Amino acid sequence: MAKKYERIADALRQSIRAGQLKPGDRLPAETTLAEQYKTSVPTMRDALGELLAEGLIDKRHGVGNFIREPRPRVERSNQRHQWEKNRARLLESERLKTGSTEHDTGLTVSDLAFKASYREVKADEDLAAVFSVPLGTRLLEREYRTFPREGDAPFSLVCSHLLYDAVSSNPDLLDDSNEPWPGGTQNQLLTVGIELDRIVERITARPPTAEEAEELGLQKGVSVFVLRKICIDTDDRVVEVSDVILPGDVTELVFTTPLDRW
Amino acid sequence: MAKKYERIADALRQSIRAGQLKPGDRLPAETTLAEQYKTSVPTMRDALGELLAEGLIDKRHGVGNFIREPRPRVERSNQRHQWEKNRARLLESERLKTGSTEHDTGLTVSDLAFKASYREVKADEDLAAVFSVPLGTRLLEREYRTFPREGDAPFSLVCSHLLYDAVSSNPDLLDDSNEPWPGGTQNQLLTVGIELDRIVERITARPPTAEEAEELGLQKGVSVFVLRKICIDTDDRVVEVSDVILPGDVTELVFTTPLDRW
DNA sequence: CATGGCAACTCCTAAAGAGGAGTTGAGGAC
DNA sequence: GTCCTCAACTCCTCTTTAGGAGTTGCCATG
Repeated sequence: MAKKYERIADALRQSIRAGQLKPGDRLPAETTLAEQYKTSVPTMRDALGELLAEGLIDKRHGVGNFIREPRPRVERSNQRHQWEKNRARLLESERLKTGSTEHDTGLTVSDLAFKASYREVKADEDLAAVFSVPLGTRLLEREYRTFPREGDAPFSLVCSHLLYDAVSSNPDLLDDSNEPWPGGTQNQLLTVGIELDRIVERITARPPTAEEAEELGLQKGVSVFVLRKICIDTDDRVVEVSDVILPGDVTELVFTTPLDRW
Repeated sequence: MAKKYERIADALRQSIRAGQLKPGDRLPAETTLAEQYKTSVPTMRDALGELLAEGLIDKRHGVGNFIREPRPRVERSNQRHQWEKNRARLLESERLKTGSTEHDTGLTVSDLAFKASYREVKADEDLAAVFSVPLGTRLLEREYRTFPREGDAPFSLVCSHLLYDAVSSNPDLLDDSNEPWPGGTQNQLLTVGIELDRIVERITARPPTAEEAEELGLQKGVSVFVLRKICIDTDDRVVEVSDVILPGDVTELVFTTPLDRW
């Protein structure tokens, strides 16, 4: 026999799909729902927990449970990388004409807001291995978030590392007051003589840490994408390693692989 | 104050990392653990639930809780697509020499086992839109799983759709007794005059359905990757749409984007 | 010796309830 | 009119308890 909380979750799902419960509606209180479904409150909460993990409802402490607006997924495409590279090759004046507010994380949204902080750190075992440099090598660490709108929860947490000595020749790059980098990361790397050849992205999924869940405003049971973006230049050196955390419930990653070249 | 079950989960995590609990070890019974950590059984179970979702422990009903072997992640790379295409262009005799047992899902494991079933279906709204064909168009549906070893739980559930009329000229392709397709999907598509130009993959994450969790042998709280692979031929037509379910706890997706071409 | 059954152990689902913490809105004080 | 307090309502964490279900191994029976 199916478990009781699963049957209740199914019933609720069906009510949502059938349109009896509309986005924005508040559900009855959990105690009331428990009575309606002839069950206990903890079991009712188990059922709601399923819908929560699926992103069908929002739970708001002290307020109630709400049918969630079917939030459109945010696309993150690797086509952006190519686009970014072409843009980086244009003159500054030409770039201004295109007037895009997008940047190099590949998210297709406008009006991105940033909060950045820069640090000089030493390569730990993990990073030293990826960069193929000795343990303790100086790195520039840039930490930032992207927001759909000012005041909203961020939809990405980014921690990027660059070889310190490779970028320090342009002092602008060491200053976190002018984030995002004008013209994008690729353009700024060009100013220190680095041209990218390819980008390798490794993607895994896991539950968020408590801090990540807090910062991204994630509901319980929702997992995150962990994306490690490795930028390799035309000399086959790793020049940037970015670790990106993306909320799993609203993110769609899109990769296009061309087959007739390389 | 941090929640009690989170503090207990942290303590256990630390014991695992410090090596006091080794892979394969059985934890004390939940009732015993609850006493040790001076808490109730449900709270103890909440703590274990965190470790479960993170893939640090295995719960086995009626047996106990075990520290999990750090299972290596299975890589799925888009480089495979290119490799597959080159291979498809070789003569049959040449291909036999390479002797690889890999196939076109891009998984880097040997000795893949299949269970396949073929069906003729009609395009629903979703598929009709992706293929850009009228609703109800005939499609060949191929459903299969890939296994690391015979007897193990599968690590992918695949449901592939092809335009029926495009492949029916080669009757071998309509027969599910010779899965996997010799030489890979791309090679078989060549036999009906289809050459691929590019592959678009759209990736999302969500909790598994009850059936998916069952089939993939997933522990509670682990999410799955949902990968839709869209193959587009040199005439810009969508010729194959595959929906792939991958376990989130052991899968790593790798995408390489070259920047100097296209 | 081989086999079947049973007991002991495990985790799993479910219930009822107490106290805490966040939110909201009504109503009183100023 | 404005502000503050407080009560009522919400969900959250944790406890205690009960019975069900899966697994294993001992042991009696044949």
